[in-house]
Amino acid sequence: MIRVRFAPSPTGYLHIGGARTFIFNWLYARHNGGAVILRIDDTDLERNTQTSLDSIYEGLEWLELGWDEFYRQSDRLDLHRQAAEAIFEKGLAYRDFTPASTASENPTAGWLFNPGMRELTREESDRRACAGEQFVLRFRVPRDSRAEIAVADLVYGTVTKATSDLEDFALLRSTGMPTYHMASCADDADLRITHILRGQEHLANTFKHVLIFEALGVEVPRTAHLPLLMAPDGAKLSKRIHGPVVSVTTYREAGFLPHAFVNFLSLLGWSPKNDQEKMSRDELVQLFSLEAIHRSNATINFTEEDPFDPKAVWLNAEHLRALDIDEFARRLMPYALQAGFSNATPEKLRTIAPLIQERMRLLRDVATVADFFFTEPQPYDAAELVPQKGDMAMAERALEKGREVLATVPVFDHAGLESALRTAANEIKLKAGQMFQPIRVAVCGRKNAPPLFETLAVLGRETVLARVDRALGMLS
RNA sequence: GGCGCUAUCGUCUAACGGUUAGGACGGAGCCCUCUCAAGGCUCAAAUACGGGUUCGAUUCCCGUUAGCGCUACCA
Repeated sequence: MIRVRFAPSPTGYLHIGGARTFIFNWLYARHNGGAVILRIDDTDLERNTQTSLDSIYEGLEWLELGWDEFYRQSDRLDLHRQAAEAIFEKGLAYRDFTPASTASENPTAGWLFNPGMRELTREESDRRACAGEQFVLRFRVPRDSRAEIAVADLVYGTVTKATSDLEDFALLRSTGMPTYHMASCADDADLRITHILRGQEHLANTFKHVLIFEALGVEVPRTAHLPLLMAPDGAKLSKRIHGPVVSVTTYREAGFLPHAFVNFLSLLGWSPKNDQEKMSRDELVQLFSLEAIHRSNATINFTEEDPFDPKAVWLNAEHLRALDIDEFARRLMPYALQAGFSNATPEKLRTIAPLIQERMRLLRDVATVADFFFTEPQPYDAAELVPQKGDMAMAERALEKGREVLATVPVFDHAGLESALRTAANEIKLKAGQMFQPIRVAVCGRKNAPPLFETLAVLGRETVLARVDRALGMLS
């Protein structure tokens, strides 16, 4: 049984790199019928925040992928300490009584261990510990018995590290709290994690982890490190320097469909190798494989003005169009309300939905694409009413004739409106487009709008006539 | 600095050692059309550099360069 875990630290909101790691884990588990474990790695008391935890939940839930088990490391500290203790008892770790160095004085290139501490006898070590002296527990890297540590990564292949380049890393801090390495490995072992999919920044840590797992006497989980997501400025994606543009909630608020977002992220560092771009969740699960994951970082395209990668937006538009119309209308609702269309109802959205579905890229576009269905048209210049190759007089003629037809057409629907309006255009010797444009602007407040007859039908005779009258008023 | 990883159009990516180096986004243009979209077609756009190995290298090897990561009692 394959068991994977996603283990974020609650030290900032969930960003797209974290989301992608989660997605890859989820995809791998689902592809193989395995389990997804969400584990909050919150052993860094100083940096943890509740808002961050909330943001991670919120972001993950929005993805609509789900997980099977949930843990918090802070609930499992005893386990971590016991594991560290066991390693110490085996003589594979030692107490280091050297006072913590101040962060600034850390230019110790090539530092491997603090002098004198590795060789402390057990008696001496116990004596000082009993006397209440503070210490950090360090792993005793086996530099004499072993030349190198090898990791057979599922993505990067076999990578090795000389033990002479590996420092005696900490297991327990002087506060007694486990370090990330200790907590992570103890939990992975206890939760019987079989595969670790995580960012490539951890590749170098894996050597330490292998040592810990071996010391614990458990099977070492297989690792698959994921190439990193980079910002356009070349830096690793960071919440701190790139801000909310990399936050998952930013995507949600803009109106990305969760599965479109998942689709986009899945294509960063992985590809199905068959030129397929738009994929449903099931297709992704079906196609996903570790072998197809790349080793080079992927740059995500965004700017401060436009936080979204154009491909993500395009993919979202594709998924939006593919949505069942009722589903589409339903997804629209919160964004319509957010746009201030307080008169938006599910029924009304359902009638508008077909008119705007292929004209939207993000759900929030409903605000700019469908405004005139809910409110009076945006103020526009009378000149806008002038049709192609026409003048004010033509606009007026078209509107007057149009008003007459709109007031009298027996059936106010697509078919009835189209034939009546086309006939009318003929009668006053206007091209169809010249007839339609002034009406469109009068009704929508702009030239760019959904097809005219459907729009009129949805708006209804009364509203349409009122708006045409207002336009007429502007011309006289 | 040390150690590790990586390198194909602007971006995401494809290519048993043999292809006119393919696709997608974005860009430009054309078509369709009541506007806008959507759709269709076309164009521009890449193998970082230098050495090998080979009949033949985007692909394998070495070096250079560049980028990234790790080098904490952060994760």
